Amino acid sequence: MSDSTIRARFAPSPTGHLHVGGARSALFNFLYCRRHGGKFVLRIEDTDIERNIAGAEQKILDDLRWLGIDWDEGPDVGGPGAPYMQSECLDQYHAARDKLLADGHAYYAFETADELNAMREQAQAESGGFKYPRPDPLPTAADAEKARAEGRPVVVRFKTPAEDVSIHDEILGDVTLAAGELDDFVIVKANGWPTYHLAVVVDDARMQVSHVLRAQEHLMNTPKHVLLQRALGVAMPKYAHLPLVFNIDGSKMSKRDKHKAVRQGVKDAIKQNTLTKERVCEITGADAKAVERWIKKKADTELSMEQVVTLAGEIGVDMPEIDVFDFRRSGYMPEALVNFIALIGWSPGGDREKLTLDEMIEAFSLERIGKTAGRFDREKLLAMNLDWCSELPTDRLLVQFKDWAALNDCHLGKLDDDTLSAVIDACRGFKIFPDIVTKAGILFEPDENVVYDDKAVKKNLAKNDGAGFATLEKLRDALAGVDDWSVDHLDAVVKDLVKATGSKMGDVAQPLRVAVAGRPVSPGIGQTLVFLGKDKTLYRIGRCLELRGA
RNA sequence: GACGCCGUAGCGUAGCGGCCGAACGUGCCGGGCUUUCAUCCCGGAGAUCGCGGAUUCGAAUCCCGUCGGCGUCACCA
Repeated sequence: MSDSTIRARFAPSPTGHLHVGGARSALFNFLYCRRHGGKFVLRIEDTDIERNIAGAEQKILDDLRWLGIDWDEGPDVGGPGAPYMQSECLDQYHAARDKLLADGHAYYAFETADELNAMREQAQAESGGFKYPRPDPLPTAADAEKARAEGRPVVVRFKTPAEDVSIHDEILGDVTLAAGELDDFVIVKANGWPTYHLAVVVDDARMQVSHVLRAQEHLMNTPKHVLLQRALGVAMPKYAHLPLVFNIDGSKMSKRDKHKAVRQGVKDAIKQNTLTKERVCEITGADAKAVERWIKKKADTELSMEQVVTLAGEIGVDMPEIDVFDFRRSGYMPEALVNFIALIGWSPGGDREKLTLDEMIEAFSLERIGKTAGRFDREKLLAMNLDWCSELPTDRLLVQFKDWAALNDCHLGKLDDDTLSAVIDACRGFKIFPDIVTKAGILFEPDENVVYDDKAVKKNLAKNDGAGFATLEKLRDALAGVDDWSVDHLDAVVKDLVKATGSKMGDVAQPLRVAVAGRPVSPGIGQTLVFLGKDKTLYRIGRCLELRGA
């Protein structure tokens, strides 16, 4: 059941980390190839030299690998379709351009951006849609030369034929774009670089891409690509446009959501006088004008993503996870994230939901991809992550927890593997990794970091004339004599005291828990004490007992 | 505005002409287990399958219309 002629690709632009939407596109291409024994190709679309971000390519590769997605050909592994970086293919795009020009399928144009905008506005006011008016006669190479000499921008436009374009989409069915809907779009920019359309067609042909699975936002680009393929005389791959992915409120899931969240946080903080605009400038290193514009207007570009991230950290605002890396840093398991992402727009059928990557490969088919736009439900993801975390073996969790701890500078990451494994197991039932820190983190911090929660002290220790404190004293005496500092034995010690005093487990365990953790939450009491060790346990109890007078 | 896509409980999906008086998961509400939190277990509410019409003995499922949502209309990809 393998078809070696199947070749699909994922072609991200190096503008930052991998967006979850992009991750899903990558995943579907990957699944399709693996299912049918095809080749999965990774290509970096870096033709927009202005927007390329240094290091982004590596980030995307890392994000994909973290998810468990690998590829047969790509910029890092090479392959017969090389190069896999569009920036290394300039001569091929130029060859395509020259062929198109020579065959009368393309022509030069010289308008400036301002002129084009003016034409658009006018068209908007008069009739509605703007279509680039094809000049007659078409400019010649000599005209282009002259324009260049005059300092005008020279682009190459495709001479879109006046014919209906029908494509058969593997998901959507037949989609037809009527003749005249498309205008003569730019295929080579003034700086000599190809636009996305030309580059995609040239590269897909060279790499012999047989299937293009991409998000539906590209649907209207496809006729352009098909026309270009015909003009160039290259094969047309099969297309499958994936349903879009939205936020739970129906808005588009974009990096702007991060700006939005932080902007709101900044506004609130300023209103509450806990932050000033000057301080924002300090934190971000941006000038006052930029900050002002960023806050007031929707000019996200005034601040870079790095600046926004620092700002969020500084003022304590949570940003929504948008990129795969955001989820990694937030403490999700890759197994859960890929599983969740796969189910947006695809289903294995029946009531099956939880699948490993291998099971997804086994079950994957284009027919089972839906047409309905999906929503990214974070609560469902959370539940799914919990599910995966409760079933995955500890050693697997350990690897990812250490990764997460390193990214977050978490002190638990410094524990030895055995201890950390025990901590993870003691906290089973957690949704995401930070929950582990919430529950057990304090046990591995310096004793001085223990802050006693007023409510907990009142409820578990001070109430009833300090009944809890009294119990605590007995506990201290009992524990001081314990030699076998093990979970079982310590649990027994606590239970014995419960029996001896005729009280309930909560009357004994809770005061102890609050004494050593400062809060009424920790792993099982025996386990909690083992993590702490005898000395620290007794020390913390003593320290807590000092609260009695206060 | 033009063109295109979509429309099943809050959300994600299953079902794709009779098994549907619509299923599963999540979320919500209630109960139980438990030394805490979380987990776990049990129960419940929640959908006239966007709306209208047509075809049919029979429609969530096929057809037409309508409304709504979204996407694309860049020298970004």
